[in-house]
Amino acid sequence: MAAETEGEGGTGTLGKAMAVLETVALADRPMRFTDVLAVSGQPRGTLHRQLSHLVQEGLLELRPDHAYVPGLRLLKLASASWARNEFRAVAAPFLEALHRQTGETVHLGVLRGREIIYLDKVESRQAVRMNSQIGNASPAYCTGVGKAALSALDDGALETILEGLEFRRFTPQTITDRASLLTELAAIRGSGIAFDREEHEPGIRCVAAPLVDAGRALVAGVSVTGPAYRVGQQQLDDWAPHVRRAARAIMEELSARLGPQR
Amino acid sequence: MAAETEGEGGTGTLGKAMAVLETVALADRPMRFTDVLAVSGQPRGTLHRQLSHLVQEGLLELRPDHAYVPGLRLLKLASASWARNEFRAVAAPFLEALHRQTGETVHLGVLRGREIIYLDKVESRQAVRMNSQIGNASPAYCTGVGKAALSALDDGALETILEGLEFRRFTPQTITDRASLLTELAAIRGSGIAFDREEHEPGIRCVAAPLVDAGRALVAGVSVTGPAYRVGQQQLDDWAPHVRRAARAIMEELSARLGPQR
DNA sequence: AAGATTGTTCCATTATTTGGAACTGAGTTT
DNA sequence: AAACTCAGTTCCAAATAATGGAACAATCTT
Repeated sequence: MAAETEGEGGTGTLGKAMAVLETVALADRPMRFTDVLAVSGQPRGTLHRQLSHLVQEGLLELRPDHAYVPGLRLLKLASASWARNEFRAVAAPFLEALHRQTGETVHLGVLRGREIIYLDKVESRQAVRMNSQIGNASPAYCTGVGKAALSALDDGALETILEGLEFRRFTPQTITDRASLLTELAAIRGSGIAFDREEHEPGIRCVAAPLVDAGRALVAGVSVTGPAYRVGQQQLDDWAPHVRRAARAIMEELSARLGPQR
Repeated sequence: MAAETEGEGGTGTLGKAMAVLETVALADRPMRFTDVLAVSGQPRGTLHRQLSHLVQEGLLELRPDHAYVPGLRLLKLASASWARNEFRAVAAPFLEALHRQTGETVHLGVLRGREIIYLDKVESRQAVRMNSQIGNASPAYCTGVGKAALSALDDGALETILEGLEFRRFTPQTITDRASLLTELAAIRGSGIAFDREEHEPGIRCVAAPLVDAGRALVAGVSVTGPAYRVGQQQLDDWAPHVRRAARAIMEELSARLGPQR
């Protein structure tokens, strides 16, 4: 069996199973056996057993038409993850305050690798269905929260992320090269504020501030987002102090809560 | 290595990893290594590696104080699971209609083994934070949606669930023996409506109707829930037709959508 | 500072996974 | 209807990864 010459920390069987799970769960349509086979590159027998195991465990579901879809056990596990996340719980009231101050949608996102994972969202009209954003992952380099978070990393950690990062253009404004991103991050480091000027989704702008704990174990961001037709640069600038203040307040509360416990 | 004499379908390594993940993720407080060791019953070395792998995969997180907490990757996976669930998507508008008709909280839950997993929820005031219920799992035998779903099973499937089912008393009204549950299910089968009269949470009542597809591959329920001080038996009876109608409408829409596709 | 407890590493033994090939069954074409 | 394809499933010797006991290191406690 071909050995991975390029070796990082291997999680053996579990890692392979998770890779399969992720390709199926994050695809945007149901995949059939052959679809998975094509992308996974594994031998048929092996893949078949892996998928069977995932189905038996309830992580995937095999519909009668042989299509694999994400299973319900994922929901069950994630619900616990969300409910018990201390960071989210601490931040929640501040997010709501920020929402009341600005009247627009507020996001809380955490950096995981090269992605921002949205932990919470507060919005006025819940025209978009509840939950739509929570748990979603977006690339860090083209979102407000993401750039704010990146700006808080030390050089080593940032380098690790930049290395081999592939830029994808989502809109005409998306940053698509390393140099521009570094310049932008330097600016953000100076001001403590990151903007997303329709870089990820056309018509969507936002102001964000970074959230970092002392040991940089937690790197995250808060943002206020609004539609471009209603939110100009002036408006973003006006919101900036509020966002920065919310970020600072969350981190103070967090260290106050975590400090005394030990 | 001791072989499991009592053998069901084994998912090998993955199954063991998931068992560990679940004990940690579903615990109601962070567990340290020794806590997990005590419940898992596995040798130290083994458990340590399993936990390390789970952490490396982002399914668990190891905080600086050596406490394991559910990881963010779970959220990411679950968000996909939720967003892509076709059943949920089809049901959503009907749930909202039911909410408008009754003014109270509406739930959609799917049976998975002996548990109901809540797929969606529509409520007026979102005093309780968004998402609080989605993905949550409750025992089927003491919830409205759960009993409705159980009533739709055939004898074989029901027997499998009842076998070795442990009844836990949540309130004075909780059903705590097999015979009473069977009587109750027979009644539900007759009327097509299940009630939860404060059997799971004190002060909470609900009316539910079963949702089953032709092959019983999908067994679920819809419900309207309200606080006991405001919702009497009369009110539940009045809601029943609406709930039943919503259930029927969802299944019709679902078969209409799934039918033509193949 | 000694002792107890908790967390981490090591490595020969043992179980599980691997992957090629052979098999089944459904759907299509001649 | 028979021959052909293609998707999905099963099998088993060889290769790999998991196991678990024990030694080790780092913490707390007394």
